[in-house]
Amino acid sequence: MKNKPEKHTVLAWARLLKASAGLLAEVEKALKQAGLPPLNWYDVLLEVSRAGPTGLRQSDIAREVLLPKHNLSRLIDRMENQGVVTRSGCDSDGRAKQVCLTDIGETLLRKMWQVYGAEIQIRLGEPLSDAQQHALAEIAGILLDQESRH
Amino acid sequence: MKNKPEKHTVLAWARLLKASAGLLAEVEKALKQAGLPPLNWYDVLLEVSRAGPTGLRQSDIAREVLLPKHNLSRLIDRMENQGVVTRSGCDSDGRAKQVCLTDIGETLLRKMWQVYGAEIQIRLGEPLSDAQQHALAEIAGILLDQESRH
DNA sequence: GATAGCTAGTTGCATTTGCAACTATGTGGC
DNA sequence: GCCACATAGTTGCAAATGCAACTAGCTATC
Repeated sequence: MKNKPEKHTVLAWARLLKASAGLLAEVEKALKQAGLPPLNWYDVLLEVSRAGPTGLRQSDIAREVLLPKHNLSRLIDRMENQGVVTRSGCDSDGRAKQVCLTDIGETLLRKMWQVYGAEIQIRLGEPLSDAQQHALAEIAGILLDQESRH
Repeated sequence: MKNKPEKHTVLAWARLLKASAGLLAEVEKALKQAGLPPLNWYDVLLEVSRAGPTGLRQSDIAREVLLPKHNLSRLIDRMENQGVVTRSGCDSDGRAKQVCLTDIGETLLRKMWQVYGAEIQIRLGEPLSDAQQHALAEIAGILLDQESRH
């Protein structure tokens, strides 16, 4: 168990972070140009949409989208203000809030996907072969497992 | 040329972004716990260090670290306040500022690397095989090329 | 069934980021 | 030389983020 990384490890790291930061920036730009809200709105909308009509609790969303709870709380504030989600008390747990998707939210989700999906295709689908995409998914999956292993 | 991504493309994308966001968060946490400044300080310090005693211009740094210029301007403000870099007018171009590393900055660079490098090893070096690290570097390299192709 | 501790969410305040307008210097066409 | 235009960097203001303290509801132990 070494505590200093090899050169090729550092190279992979540097490229990974820089590439994903760049991708992120480009997608944010595309969304903004289309007059749409930032990417973390999409992440939240998607989670809430997947949860179906019962919705899900803020803490669940926070865990999924890797946002600290206080931060998510205010993000949901903004989203609720725009009418894309509703926030209501949870029966089984008095502390929790259920977040549900509205029709407006569903529409927004689809609109964002039109832009977002196209970007994914351009930025990842086009430049990488299928084999490379699978390899990337596998490697990133390992890293995610590692992270969730705390 | 499709404009909708395949399922495996979306999977790779989602995992890539989530994994790198997680890695980033963990490294930031480790730096903070060690009482060190955030990661973008390291990126800047490294760039400036690589440039040698002549230093380099803010716009060059901005391009390298993917930070908008106004943002970098204020980051350099903070770093200059802490005495880790100096900012001086550039002879050949009256608009530009040369940014140079101080001794304090060099020390900080090394201290940050102690923590940062160890994190890279733990988060990327340990969980991935050498082959996977090479594959990751190659794939991320393609994405970077694509981005720089504007 | 009281109390200590944990979890869900919110809020105030400081820091950082994003955006647009601005200054000042450099560049190219005429 | 003078003009329009591009580039380097800064600044004011609004929005978002991070941090710590807080409220309120759950859980477990005695």
